[in-house]
Amino acid sequence: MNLLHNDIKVELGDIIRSTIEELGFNISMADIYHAIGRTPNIESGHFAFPAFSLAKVMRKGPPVIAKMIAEKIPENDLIAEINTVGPYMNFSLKTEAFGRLVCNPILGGSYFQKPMIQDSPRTMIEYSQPNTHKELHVGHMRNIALGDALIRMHRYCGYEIVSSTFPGDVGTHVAKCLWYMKHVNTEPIPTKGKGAWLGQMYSNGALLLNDIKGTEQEAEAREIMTEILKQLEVKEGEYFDIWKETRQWSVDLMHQVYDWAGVKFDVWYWESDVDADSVKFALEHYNKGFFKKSKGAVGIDLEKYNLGFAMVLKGDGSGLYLTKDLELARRKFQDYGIEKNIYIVDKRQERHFKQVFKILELLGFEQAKNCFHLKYDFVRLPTGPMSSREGTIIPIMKLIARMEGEIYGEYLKSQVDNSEISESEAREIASVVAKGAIKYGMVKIDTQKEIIFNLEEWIKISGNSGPYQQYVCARISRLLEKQGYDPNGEIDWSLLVHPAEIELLIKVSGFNDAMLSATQKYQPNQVTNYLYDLSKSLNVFYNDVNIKDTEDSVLKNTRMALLEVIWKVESRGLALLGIEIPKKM
RNA sequence: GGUCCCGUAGUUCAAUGGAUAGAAUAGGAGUUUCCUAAACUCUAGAUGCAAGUUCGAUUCUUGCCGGGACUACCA
Repeated sequence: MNLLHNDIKVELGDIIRSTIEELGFNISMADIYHAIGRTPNIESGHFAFPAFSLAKVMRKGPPVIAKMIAEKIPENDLIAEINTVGPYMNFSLKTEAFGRLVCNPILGGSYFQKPMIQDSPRTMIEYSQPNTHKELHVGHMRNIALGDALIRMHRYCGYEIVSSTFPGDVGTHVAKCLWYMKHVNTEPIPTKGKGAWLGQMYSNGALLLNDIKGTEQEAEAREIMTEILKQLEVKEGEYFDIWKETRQWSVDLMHQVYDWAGVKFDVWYWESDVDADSVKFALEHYNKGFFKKSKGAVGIDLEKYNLGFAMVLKGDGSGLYLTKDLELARRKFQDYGIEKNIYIVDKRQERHFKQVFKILELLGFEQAKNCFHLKYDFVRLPTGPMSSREGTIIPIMKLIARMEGEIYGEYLKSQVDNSEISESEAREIASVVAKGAIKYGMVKIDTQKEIIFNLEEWIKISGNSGPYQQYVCARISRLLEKQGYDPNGEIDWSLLVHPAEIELLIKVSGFNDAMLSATQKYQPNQVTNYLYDLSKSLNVFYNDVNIKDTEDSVLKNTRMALLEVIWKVESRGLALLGIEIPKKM
């Protein structure tokens, strides 16, 4: 349940509510709170309250009601002016109220601790399900950036979250890779970048298998692959030993990417670990009559839910992805006490998860109704879909290297040449900025829309981008440093009257609203939109208001305090997307 | 065929059912003796089509058109 956390709306709403009460009507505080919105522009006022919803209760036209209420509102500490336009009551607030209700709490830190929800279930968010023996590419990065951001956002809002990952370390892709590596490949194993090399082995193998379709060579390959899978199942033999060794190369690459991205999982589930138990689980329910035999396989007919036939055991008795996900869910619920379960997986798996959730429900798991598949669209290249099978991927580490190199060359090299910063400092900045550009780019687009990944465009980084926000913050830091901002100096918020300043105050007051809404709708792009909007306003302020030449020392200090407020909000917002801020750039 | 997702400026993206549909890029014109020009200002340009619900629809419903995903032994 959501709490009324925005103090401006609470105070304003209370004034409106008690005025309506004096007119003889009763409207709930929550209704009023949620109806308060922004005005179309700053000339009209700061916040707006439309009278539409009151029309039915008060039996008058919205414009009449708006006028009636506006005229009856008494003098108070919050409102400076009411400007009624048709059905809208537009309120302009006293600047010191922004200071009291928003700026001071932000500077003191209490604003970021505000409880926004209550009674939330213990929730697991599962994300990043990469396969070993394949290379991580920019498509995986969308998942990682989304998952990491959503977890940070949920925790900020007060949700209890357990994060988990579910890498695929068994399956035919492993067999293809190992077959190619041992029986076709002649290259020596490299000493560095083994994970990426292994991914190449997989690609080569998949491509070759496609080329030799129907030939004797394919039959031979299939035989070997069957043997590989058999050894993996019984966990012994030459191929099993190779699997153990090569699997680690991929795991090392995963860790390299996760470390770079700064993501941590509370729980690691492995497909190889749930595999055997998932088959046991399926057999158990087959014996109970829950699953039935059909065309040699075992599963359940979900046709009446329009979900087809859900297979849990193949003709040869082995399990499938679906089987593993059932066992995995059981573990989450029963071993971990998870009440709500969010899966961040691309949209291809929509039907798969509908089947999983339906089966869990039919098995009697209460938590099934709290399972949610957050589906997202793919990352596509301008030339078409990305596929490691077809070798048309852009590996994450390659993107990172290109991005860092570009940022260094374009913006930082000259500073190094002029000895303004050291080479190592510049490399560090390039790394932080590249990370910001990549993560921001991945979450700024609506999850339901595909991302067209154009490497050249991404490297350019201008406009609505991570580096834009980082730049704004870095510039604030340097300004405060150069102008000697004193956090303990005198502040008088009422001195802020410039439209650019008011605009910032209004926007900054909506941070928690934006964060809560973005979290509950699983839309991190709402956060990027909010931050971008705030940054644009800040750049307007920066260009219109010169702090260095501000003569009044209290005003100068107050303006710097406002910048400090913006910096805190921007940096918090970026941090919740997993993005850091360089001190300089 | 069935189910689901997406159609907004040339392009890439925004818009709790609400006031004049916002940006960025590309195009045109400007801003630096001044705290970081990775910036700012001005200019031009868009809701696939057709009904319906509503005081009010880019948003909700239905149909059509266009694109994508899924639809039993891969994950």
